[in-house]
Amino acid sequence: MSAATLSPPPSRGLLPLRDVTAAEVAACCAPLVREPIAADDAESLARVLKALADPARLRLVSMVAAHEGGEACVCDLTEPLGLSQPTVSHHLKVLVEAGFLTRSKRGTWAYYRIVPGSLEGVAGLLAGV
Amino acid sequence: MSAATLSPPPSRGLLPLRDVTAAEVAACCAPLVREPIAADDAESLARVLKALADPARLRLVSMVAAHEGGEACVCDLTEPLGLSQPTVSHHLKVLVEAGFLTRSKRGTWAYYRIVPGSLEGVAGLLAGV
DNA sequence: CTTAAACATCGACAGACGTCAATATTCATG
DNA sequence: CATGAATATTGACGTCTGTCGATGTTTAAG
Repeated sequence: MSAATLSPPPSRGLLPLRDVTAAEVAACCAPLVREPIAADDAESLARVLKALADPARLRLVSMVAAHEGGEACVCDLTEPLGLSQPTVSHHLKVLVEAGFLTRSKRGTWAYYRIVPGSLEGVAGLLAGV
Repeated sequence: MSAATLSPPPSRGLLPLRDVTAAEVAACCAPLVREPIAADDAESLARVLKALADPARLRLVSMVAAHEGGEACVCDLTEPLGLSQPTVSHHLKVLVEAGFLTRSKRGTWAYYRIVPGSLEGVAGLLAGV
């Protein structure tokens, strides 16, 4: 593909072609209760919150964070969660794309870790810093 | 139905027949990242987060909180939100049932207010107190 | 009692979401 | 290269969700 015709300078890191991550959304706007949040910011924050607003994904975040070494592979999570392997992989992907987890592959295993500060960032937005 | 065979003492105010509110869920469990969250707690927290994880509802919470006097009626919210009156009423109901807003009717108007501490409570759960 | 205003509820519909089985991909090992 | 293991992707299915128009409910004012 041509590098010249594609890739216009993405506006500024906010609202690029990719979805906004948990870290980015945390440094975007005034606290929720001070002034009405902008429609665009509401959309971004909602997308990030949606990634967390699922029982399976909350448990995954918690299990990864609480796992020894601060990381866990899919094989560690499937059985205690009680969901199929494809479903667990799907949820992990959602959490990675939202910016809450990172994925690093070593051998055949994929290890997931919490992105430091991602939960705190979203929490700070809700609580009004 | 027999009262003896059915209705064992409901565990303790958590997971009653009604859904758990934002205030209740904040005093339920250890921080998300210390130990794996229980399945029931994950379900409750997800329900509360789901109520916030929508652009229109985030804007409603923000608009109500930022409105003069800390309260707003449906008529204040419909036009700036750009959604129909039934849709706004629906979203407000979701937020009330989740424990983020209260509703008080005066005359023909219904005034909505933020439940103090509700946002902070959920935020505290995410950030690990 | 009628009317009008503010809000809630209902019914319907399109789109998003969570889940799984089946299959594809990637990688270490023999 | 062939095999097996760990994970990702695909396709399908039922359910949930956001939205609206139409209608119901409640209250204040003539």
